[in-house]
Amino acid sequence: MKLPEFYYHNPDVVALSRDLIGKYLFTCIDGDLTGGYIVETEAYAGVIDRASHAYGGRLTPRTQTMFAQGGVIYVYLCYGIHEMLNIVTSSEGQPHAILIRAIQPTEGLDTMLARRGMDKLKPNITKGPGSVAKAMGISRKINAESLQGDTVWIEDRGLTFADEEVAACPRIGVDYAGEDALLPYRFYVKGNIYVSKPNK
DNA sequence: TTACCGATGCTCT
DNA sequence: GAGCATCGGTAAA
Repeated sequence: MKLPEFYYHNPDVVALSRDLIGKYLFTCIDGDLTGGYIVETEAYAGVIDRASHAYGGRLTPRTQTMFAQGGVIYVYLCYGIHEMLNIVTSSEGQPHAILIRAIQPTEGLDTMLARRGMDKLKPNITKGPGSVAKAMGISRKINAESLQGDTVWIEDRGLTFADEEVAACPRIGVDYAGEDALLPYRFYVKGNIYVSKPNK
């Protein structure tokens, strides 16, 4: 079943990032249903996190979605090419977000293959945040969309991973964040073939 | 297997 | 004008 609104109001974005591992993410874009379960996330902890777009309370046209009440998505363009999907959490004015870095696809494989321009299934179809967004049909057009609607949502289907199956380590590609780059805010399922980069 | 590098455009200074 | 929360191809080993 769809995660309830209050799930996203939790002020502990790091704990939520861990909890999202194993939850099912779905999109229904242009009538095509696609989905899978989350195997890799990263937490971005609001105004005190130098790796976050909202560090220091930076409120701009781009980041204002992060300041919304938890339960919507934040989509932005990175490196001019890749769109990234984040889950906004916590309360209004607290710019917490969780980057979805990888999923294990279970639904709508044909649609995902077509969107990715691939002819057969390979792990990199949804490995890495840019790949997830592309395979799921997510773009900036649905920035700030609610997770309670019928375009994009997350379900709990009872799949869980024990703590010893989930690794916590520093985030990827945030070297500019100084000491905050070392925080163990990245979570992933050990050994899962859809997880990007260091994986053991 | 690892390592490099180009693509490409928006955001903020 | 500089700097990105990246990906996939190519090259070398």
